[in-house]
Amino acid sequence: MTTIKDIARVAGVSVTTVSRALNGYSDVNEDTRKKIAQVAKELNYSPNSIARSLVMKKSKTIGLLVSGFTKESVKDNFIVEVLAGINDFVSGSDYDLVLFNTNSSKQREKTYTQLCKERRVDGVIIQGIRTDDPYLHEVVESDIPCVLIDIPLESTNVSHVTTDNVLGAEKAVRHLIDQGHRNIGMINGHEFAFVSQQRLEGYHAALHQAQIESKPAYIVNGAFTEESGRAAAHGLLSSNPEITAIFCSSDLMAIGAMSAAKELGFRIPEDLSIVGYDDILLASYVSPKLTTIQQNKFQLGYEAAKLLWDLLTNQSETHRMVLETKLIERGSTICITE
Amino acid sequence: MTTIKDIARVAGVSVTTVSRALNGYSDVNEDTRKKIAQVAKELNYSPNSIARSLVMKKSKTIGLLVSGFTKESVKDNFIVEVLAGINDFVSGSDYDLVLFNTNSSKQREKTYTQLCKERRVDGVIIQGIRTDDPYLHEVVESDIPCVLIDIPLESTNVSHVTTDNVLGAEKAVRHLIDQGHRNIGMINGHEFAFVSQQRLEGYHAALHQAQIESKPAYIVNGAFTEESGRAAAHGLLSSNPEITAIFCSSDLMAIGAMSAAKELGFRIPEDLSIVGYDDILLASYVSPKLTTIQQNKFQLGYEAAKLLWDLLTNQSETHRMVLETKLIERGSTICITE
DNA sequence: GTGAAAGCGCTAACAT
DNA sequence: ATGTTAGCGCTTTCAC
Repeated sequence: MTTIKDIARVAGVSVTTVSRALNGYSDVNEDTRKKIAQVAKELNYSPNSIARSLVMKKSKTIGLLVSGFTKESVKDNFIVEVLAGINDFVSGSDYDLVLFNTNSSKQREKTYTQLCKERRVDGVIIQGIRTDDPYLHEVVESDIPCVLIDIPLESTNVSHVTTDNVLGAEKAVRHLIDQGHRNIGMINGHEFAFVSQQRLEGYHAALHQAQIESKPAYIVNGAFTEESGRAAAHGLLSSNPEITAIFCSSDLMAIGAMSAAKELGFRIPEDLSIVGYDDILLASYVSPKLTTIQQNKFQLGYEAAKLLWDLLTNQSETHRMVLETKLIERGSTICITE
Repeated sequence: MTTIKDIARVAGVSVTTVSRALNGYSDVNEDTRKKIAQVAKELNYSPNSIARSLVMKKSKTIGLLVSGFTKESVKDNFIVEVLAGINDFVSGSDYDLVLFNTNSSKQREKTYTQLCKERRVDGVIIQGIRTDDPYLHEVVESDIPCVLIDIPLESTNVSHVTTDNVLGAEKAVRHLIDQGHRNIGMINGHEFAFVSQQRLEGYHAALHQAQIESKPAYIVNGAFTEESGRAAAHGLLSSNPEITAIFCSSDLMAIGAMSAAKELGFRIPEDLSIVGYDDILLASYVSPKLTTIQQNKFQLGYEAAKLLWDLLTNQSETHRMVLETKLIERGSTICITE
């Protein structure tokens, strides 16, 4: 493996000059620069970024803490899209991404912070961490520049990006109300996600605006998964047969709810309207196609990377980015005013 | 940021001893070890993996060269699943994954090898690279330990993992033959994928075994995408109305073919049977559900990581892993023997 | 059992 | 415009 020392020897200059020439400094004679470039090429030189990182105290890497790179969570292409967005921005920069292993029992051995510190990542993007994760605050309180996705925290070196979940849920429920529904159930995600609180708030807000009283019995919690949606819908519909519409906090739960409803003899959308959240790929492939609140997952990732970049280059004018959502009307909802 | 030097000073020992103590060497007095551990904790010490990498000449990182982390390719959850498999194995090791940016124009600036060398990754896993990629051979010929997914190359430090594509395609086509089909078309992937050649071979083999003559006109190339499948099916069915079944080299193309067929007035499976390849998530959500050849994508990734691990730890008994496929019979194929 | 010293490959004052 | 020197934080001979 050639080093700048080798180049220096062959080119008959000092390592300093080689370093400067290779890094494009201006104070190098054009001839020596050429000579050095040529020798570097001949010796098939490749800079050692590790050595550079050590002395510069910058690794030019961004850590990625995504929970859910597991066998089970493939249905939910949320993560991939976010990742694609992150990657898209990062590939235009001189940073590389390093994936940390957050799943499995290893989590107990080393905290995220330890992982980040040891690897000396310059910054970190965190996605899918539960609010009750013991290590969440550790990262936030460390001085590692950090961007959170869907967790509304901010400080000097912590930014976050999220969508307007309150308004999103409001749109969904208002849509149902507009279609004549009055008995509207909600299948929310688990309580350890900030988005759950916000979407619940939106649900209440929409009902309130339409002067519909919200009934606690109409609200039940799932865990964002298809199976939990199925179970939740089963309970909800069995106990409250007067319900004509359900708003679900995730498409996966909505899909689960759809199959539960079908099992119970409901026709969708004739007997029961369902609105999901996310607009995952499957939403437009199930039958009937799912009406849902679309969030731009790719952009979520892209903006997260951008916010981190701002943090890393000290251009942090803003520490927060809230994206808009959009109601996508498909076949799972129907107007019942006759 | 505390260093072992700080610890040494506070604990009243030399850096050597600190290093040895922290790394669990046996020749350290139990008392000094305790003392050092305690000081390290008090000072909130975190080892600098970069410094260690520099001196050890090992970065403990694995490079990931996946093409297709783009906005478009989200439909195809192939990559995620493979990634999940890789991650699953790697999280049990002391390596971290670094994602390289292979998309975009940046590809021209720096070759994969340069990327790998600069970052000093200990090994690399390559997925989704086209056979005509100018840099493919560069990596293989470099001395970086490397595992290829679905590209059958091997050498001292190159392994590969793939599925039995010939047999897989054979199973698919044999299934159609068993159901009474004789005029069987094939929509293959583009020619720059090894799997395309192999699946074509399997197609021919199955026909040959059943003594059915293969007609060049029945074979058309797509590009693995839904849209290309749609276009290919359009052409195939328009020119050869006698075709009663199509084998597609990817589920995405099969899904495209399904919608093209429907547009042309074919009922599936009554008028046309279709078999896909991959068993992606969507396969069981489209209607009718797609009969397909399942490959275990998670395992593909897992085994790739494992093979690389073998390479890195010199336990490379074998440099090749071929996984089996499985025919999943769903609703897009039907028996036409009456 | 512990320490002194060298060095991994690079950058960055500080001369000259 | 170029070289000398020091040092980033760590591991590892080699002495003692």
